[in-house]
Amino acid sequence: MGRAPCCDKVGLKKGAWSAEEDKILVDYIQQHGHGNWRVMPKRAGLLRCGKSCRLRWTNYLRPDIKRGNFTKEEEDTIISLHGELGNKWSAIAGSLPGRTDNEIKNVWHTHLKKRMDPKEATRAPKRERKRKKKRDAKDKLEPEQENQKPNADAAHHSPRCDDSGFVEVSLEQSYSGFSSAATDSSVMSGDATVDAKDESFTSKELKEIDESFWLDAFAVDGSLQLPPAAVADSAAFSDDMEFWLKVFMEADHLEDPSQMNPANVHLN
DNA sequence: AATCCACGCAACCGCTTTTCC
DNA sequence: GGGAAAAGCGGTTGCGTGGAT
Repeated sequence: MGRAPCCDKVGLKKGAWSAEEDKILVDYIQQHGHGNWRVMPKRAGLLRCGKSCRLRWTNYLRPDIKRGNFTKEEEDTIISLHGELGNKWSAIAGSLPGRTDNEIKNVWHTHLKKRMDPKEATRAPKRERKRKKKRDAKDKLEPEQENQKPNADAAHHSPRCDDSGFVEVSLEQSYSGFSSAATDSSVMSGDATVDAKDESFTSKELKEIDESFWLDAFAVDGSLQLPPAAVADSAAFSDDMEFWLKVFMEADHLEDPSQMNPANVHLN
């Protein structure tokens, strides 16, 4: 059946999301829910297609996303389920709370597939060479167009949070309770260490933001008390999202998810 | 120090499925 | 029941990063 294009291609932005766009998207969904994805970006004031917004939300901004390396157990689960289900990434993701189908798919293609079939390890470089050849050919073909390409640094603007950018939040808390814990870490970083309007920060800076964010957030209110271990070794605990989950679970305000801003957390 | 190469991951594309009217 | 729109899914690509040369 015929179908309309997913969005008006004209004038819509593509590529990496800026911190400001993330903030707009998260703020809007917090307040209104996403509702109709196609209409949502217009209402939110985003120059993105609904599909892109949905993907950004489900794969990156959702509060219940668990970030960081996959555990051995998770990898085993993926391998086992892949054996049963094949490339049904969303089905596999359903058995791994906090993991997205996209993430699982990436992990499979980059790690697990090679582990399962060593031949893949030798096949991959060939594929890479093919891709590079293609790129080179394209470069030669359109050198002048290359000069007009948007700044390659644009990709830096996607606030990759790596292992520490988001606190893991339970599914029960859902996005309705996602007022600021996760958003603040990268999306709303303007409040802490980075002006969201300033898109010129580098990846290195972003990483530093990730690592220092929670400390900064806690530092906002002098009355806050950090656990001794946290004070002793900020680098260590910034990598440990379980730690932060525990912090939140123990927080006085947990009953009211809207209070999940770390700056509002008062530890016992 | 410069360049090359492979890796990892976010995002896009196009197709399929589901939902709505 | 049929068509259109919306949502979901899986494959693929683009690009930054870091290690190797």
